[in-house]
Order: sequence, then C-alpha cells, then structure tokens
Amino acid sequence: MRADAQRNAEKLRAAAAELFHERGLQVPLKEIARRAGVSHGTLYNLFGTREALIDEVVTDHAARRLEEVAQQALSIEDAWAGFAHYVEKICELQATDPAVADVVSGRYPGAERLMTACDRTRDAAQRILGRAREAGALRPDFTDADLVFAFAANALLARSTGEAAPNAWRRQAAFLLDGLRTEAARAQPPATQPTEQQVHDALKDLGDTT
Amino acid sequence: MRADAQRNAEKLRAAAAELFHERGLQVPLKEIARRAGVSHGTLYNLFGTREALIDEVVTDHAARRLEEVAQQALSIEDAWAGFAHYVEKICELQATDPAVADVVSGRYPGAERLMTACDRTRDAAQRILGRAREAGALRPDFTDADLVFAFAANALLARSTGEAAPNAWRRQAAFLLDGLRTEAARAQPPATQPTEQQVHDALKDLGDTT
DNA sequence: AGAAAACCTGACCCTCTGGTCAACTTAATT
DNA sequence: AATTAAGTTGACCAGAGGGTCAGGTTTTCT
Repeated sequence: MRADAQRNAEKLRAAAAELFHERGLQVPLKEIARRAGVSHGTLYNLFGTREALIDEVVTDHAARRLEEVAQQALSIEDAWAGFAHYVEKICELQATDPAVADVVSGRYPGAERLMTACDRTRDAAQRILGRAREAGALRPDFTDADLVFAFAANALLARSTGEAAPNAWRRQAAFLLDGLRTEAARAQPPATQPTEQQVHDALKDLGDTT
Repeated sequence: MRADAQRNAEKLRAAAAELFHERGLQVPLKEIARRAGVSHGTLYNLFGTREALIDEVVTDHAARRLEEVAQQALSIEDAWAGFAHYVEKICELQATDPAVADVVSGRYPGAERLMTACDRTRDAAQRILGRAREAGALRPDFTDADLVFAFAANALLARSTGEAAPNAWRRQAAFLLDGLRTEAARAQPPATQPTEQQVHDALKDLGDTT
C-alpha cells in the first residue's frame, strides 16, 4: 500500500470512529469522507463497504468495552448485584455510544468480526443471567432473549430521548430492574421461545422507522 | 368542491388510512397517492400537507381508541388493576397500529386536532396514574413523564420487533409493570423533573435513527 | 529522470423523498 | 353546446444517500 493511501486510510478511520461513536453505525459514508477531508471515492477504494470500515474502526473498541462490563459484573459476589450492574452499565454504554448500541443490538450482520464479538457478548450475558437466575434473585421467566430485547428498547429510547431527557432511559432501566427480581414477579409474561435466528431477525431492522 | 374531487379525496383518505395504520404516519405521500390511484399532485391539491391528511384520517380513530382504553381503565375498581390494564392496552394499541403509536408519542405537532386529542389522552393517563399512586399500589417515584417514555420505548420496540418476535414487547411490558408496584420498588431512579416541553421535544424525534 | 503502477478525485448514475406548476381535462353552468 | 371554472396530471426542481469509474495525479521503482 502506498504511503499516501496509508495516510488517507488513517484519516478515514479517525473520522469514521468519531462519527460512528457520535451518531451510530449508519452515518452517511460521504459524510465520513467529508470529515476526513478526502473524496468519498477514496473511501470506497480503501474500504469497499461500510461493514469493512466498521470492522476496522468499531469492533475492537466495542468488544473491549462490552467485555469489561461483563468482567466487572462477574467479579461481583452477589449474583443479583452483578446482574444489575451489568444491565445498568450496558444501558449506559448504549446511551453514551450509539455505535456500541448498534453492536449490542446485532445490527450490521455484514461486519464479520463484529458479529463474532457480538456473539461473545451474548455468551457473557448468558452467564451473568444464569448466575442470577440460579441464585434465585432473578425471576426465572426472564430469558436471554428478553434481555436482548430490553437492551434493544433501551438503545432506541436512549437514542431518541438522550438529548432532551438524559435521564429517561436510566429511570426506565431502574424500574425494569425492580421488576426482574424474583420477589417482584407477579404478572406472567406470555410464553415465547424465539430461536436465536428470530431474535436476530427481530433486531436487525431496529430503528427502521418505516 | 367538484364531484370528481370529492371522489378523489375519498380514495386518498381510504388509502391514507390504510397506509398510516399499516406503517405509521411517516409513509411517503407519494405512496398514498399511488395506492389511491391518483397523481401525487392531486394529494397536495386536496390536502396540502401531511398533517392535514393525518388530521382527517387518523385523529378521530386514534382519539376514540385511546379514550376507550382510558375509560375502561377508570371503570375498573382496583386502582392497580386499572393502571395495569391501561398500560397493557395502550402498549397493545401501539403494537397493533403504528399510527396510534405515533399519536401516543406526540409526533406530528403540525396536526392540530391530533395534538388536542393527544393532550386529552395525557390527562386521562394522569388521572389513572394518580389514582394508582394514591391507592398506594403504584410506586410514588413513577411520574407521568416516565409513563410517556415507557410508551415511547414500547412503540419503538414493537415497531422494530413486531414481525419477528411478536411477544417481545408484551413481555417487556409485563416485567416493567411488575417493577412499578410499590412493593417492588427497591432501586431509586435518578431524579428528574422534565418540563412538559422537554418531554415533548424528547419525543418528537422518536425513531430518527440517525 | 522516466516509466509504471498505484491512487485520488469528482462528475456521474441511481433511487427515494418532498414539493411545485404549466398545460391539459373534465365537470358544472348557462 | 359552449363557456368557464375547477381539478388533474406528470414532468420537473431540490436534496440526500449509495455507488462507480474514466482520467488526472502521485508515489515508487528501476
């Protein structure tokens, strides 16, 4: 790769990182090129697709963040506290960083490395959840899929209301958490066993308003 | 108004009603015209703006639905049961009918009659909420604004996952409800006193994914 | 330095959306 | 039936976004 190409790639990566984290994984590619001070043609030359760019720029960062939170959660003795911490922190990550929110929700299936990271996260979540459930703290009818959807809802809410009502999602998360304790369980949610595939499908169009 | 214009207006109203209820208030106007079998120019002639069309086609229906649910809720003796019923039914309405979801979330401030209906709904909600709170069933830190945001989150989730995971929103709503009982309150949500205006602002861009 | 390969640019194509309007068509009126 | 007012149409404008590529520029290599 020629030296100038290298430089441009770097500029593009930087701009992409900024914009992805500011506004999510769907920012217009042309805008990224604009911010990088480079023609959008160059962006296509160097990265080809949005997914490739995402993989280079977002994946590692997001994976690290998510991993950290999972570790923290698992390192807390109390199973419930660990679970609650996990939920809160993930929600916060999503609110803080739209790119991570998109990752958590499993959008952009094209980005391979990203999807791998995403799966790892789901595994971690499963462990944290299982632990809390087995400890009798988490209501037993709360499934892995439910957690994924809870995060999805949080991501959507945080993105929509983050500016004007910065605490809205936090409060919703707190109320929900209180409803997830075993002692709180009263209503019985309608049964479901969505396959992973279904969960996946359900999420990949998250936020397509139409 | 000429007879043919009358007919066209009718066709447009019908098409608009269908599409709004199928896909929400942001369907392309050209698509409505297409379904009505009429040039989009005619749509602009007869209605001028999207808001006007909404007001003619959606407002009454939505207002009636919402009103019904509120009445039902208030007619239930038990304050908590009434509140729970209200939440469930509104969520269901939102999931069933994207147009209503948009109304509940207070989008489309341009549509005057709609906004009036929307305000009435909020008043009803306030009564239902107040009653449950005073009865000691609803946790006292759950505010009117929280309910609005809960509905917003539900609308977003239902819209995104409705096809692939038809029960997801229902389950989330059930968990949340369990967290709203006074007995369930453990966590203390971060304080907020958003003004009506802020709530309004927070919602009007709901679902703008970018 | 000169040639060859690599790379960059921006004009161009596409689609989709909102929106306007001159020219044509049709209903109503006399 | 002729006139006129009302109404309709579709081409057209603008802007956003995705994506391609011929042709001009740079780097690199010999």
